Amino acid sequence: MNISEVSKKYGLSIDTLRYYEKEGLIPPVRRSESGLRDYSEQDCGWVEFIKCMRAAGLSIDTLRQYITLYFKGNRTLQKRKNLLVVEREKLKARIDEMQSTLARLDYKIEMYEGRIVACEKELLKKRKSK
Amino acid sequence: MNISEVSKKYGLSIDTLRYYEKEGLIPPVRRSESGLRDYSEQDCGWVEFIKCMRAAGLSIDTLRQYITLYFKGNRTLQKRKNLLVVEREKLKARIDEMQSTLARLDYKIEMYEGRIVACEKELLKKRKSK
DNA sequence: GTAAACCCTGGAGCTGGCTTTACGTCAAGC
DNA sequence: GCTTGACGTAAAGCCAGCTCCAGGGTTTAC
Repeated sequence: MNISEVSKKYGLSIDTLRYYEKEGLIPPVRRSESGLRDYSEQDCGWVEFIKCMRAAGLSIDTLRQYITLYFKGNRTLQKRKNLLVVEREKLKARIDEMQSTLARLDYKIEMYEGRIVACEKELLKKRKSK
Repeated sequence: MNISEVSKKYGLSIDTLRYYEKEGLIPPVRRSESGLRDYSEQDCGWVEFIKCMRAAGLSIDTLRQYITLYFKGNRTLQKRKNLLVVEREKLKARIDEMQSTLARLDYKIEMYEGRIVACEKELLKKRKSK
């Protein structure tokens, strides 16, 4: 799979894919004899994982740490798990905060509905009284 | 209320408060004769609102639009509501995505637990067989 | 065999959102 | 009356995370 196919498949720009690889978020991708990237299934898996984690707000740096540990093998299992646990907690906190903001927006929108109706009634009254 | 009190109260830096005001996210705050900001209750309300919305991911620009509409009065009620509805949908989508990433992290963490246990057993076995 | 369409790299540039800097004013305590 | 420290402004700087560009090598289609 070449880079533009992967780009389309995951909705990440070609530049971003190269950037992620350069930054070590994705292991170095195999190249064809002429030097073109050829993404394996596994590479795609990493791309998808990174995309998902980035969208959830994990930093480039954190993800780089994770993959670095990953490639050190089994003896980093505990560290990797700890990293994930920490990020999971952060994510949970972000979600909770956003949930309550969502509720707040819902409430505000409801209020607006009420006010808009009231405003329209007011207009109607004025028109009738003419 | 002066700027440093508001800063402490809401956990936004003094610089950020000035920045928000300059960018029009917060209405211009009343000044003392000598030009120092003196935040009213209402100002504080805006600060709190903006802080909350920023944390939920609404852009500076969107919030500026909202407050601009707000100060045009009642005839922008519908527009303001629409803006909030759009942002609400975006927020909901972000939350949903993050929820599923959270679930994914939970799953991964569980897997790690299993693997760590397996790894420890392996070590134990090796030690016994010596 | 040549133009069009990809791909490569390294490095510069951009964007959003603050943060720092440089420099000046003012109020309070000593 | 002088220092100290909080406040003011404008403008430059900074950081994360891309995004674009120049310059050059392939591959593909005609």
